[in-house]
Amino acid sequence: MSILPASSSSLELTISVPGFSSSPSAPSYVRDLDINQVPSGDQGEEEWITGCMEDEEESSNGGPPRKKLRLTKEQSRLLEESFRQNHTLNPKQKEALATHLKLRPRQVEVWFQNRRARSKLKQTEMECEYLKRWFGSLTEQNRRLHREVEELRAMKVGPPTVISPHSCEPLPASTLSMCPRCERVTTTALDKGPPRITTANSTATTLSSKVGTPALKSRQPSAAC
DNA sequence: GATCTCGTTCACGTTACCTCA
DNA sequence: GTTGAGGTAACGTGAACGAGA
Repeated sequence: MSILPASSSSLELTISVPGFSSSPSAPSYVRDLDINQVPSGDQGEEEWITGCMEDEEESSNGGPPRKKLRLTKEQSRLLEESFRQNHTLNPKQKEALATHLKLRPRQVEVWFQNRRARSKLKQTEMECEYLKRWFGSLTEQNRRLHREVEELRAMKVGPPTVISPHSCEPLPASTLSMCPRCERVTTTALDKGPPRITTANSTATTLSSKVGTPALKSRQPSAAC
């Protein structure tokens, strides 16, 4: 089960930055930007923790504790937008995005790494939830079938022979299933196992619509009715 | 062509900081 | 004011990969 696009890194992400054109040789001044500087804009100043680059540089070798940056809403929005287009960034894209957001490329890289991790975590949680529901559905189905077996045994009828409404031929019992809604034996094939959750190359937003309740319902045996 | 080294990027797990109830 | 939980930026580490010697 693949979560991320197989060759997402090969895709090109175009971010239009007014007055900036990403060249193969990234500008060196990008690395000199203060990660805690207040971004130029009319919002988000309170979301930045005051600090300086020296603190962060020293924190990597046992210096003062690292300061934590809080991304502005606009930065988060643009990062999310980029993430929707591509889950990974090539160096050029990273540089351009970092310049546009007034962040360091390393910060953009870390954000994408964490975002991928969150996406995967959410995906795993949804899969877990779905499998739980699937297990419950199978348990209920199994219970009904056992009940039917008991009822048939109580009726002391012979081996279950059902005439197909289509061919008027006797059907083997192995092809029979029970509709959980109307509790009637149908000729629809039983569930052959947990359905695959096809969520590759999709964000957490789109996942919910794919694995959510409607998709689950569509896989219920009741569709045989 | 095979091997080694180096740099880069990634996933994964963890830590540290911040916010909020 | 204190505290614990949750969110998340940042870090450490090992694996994979490609480029160059």
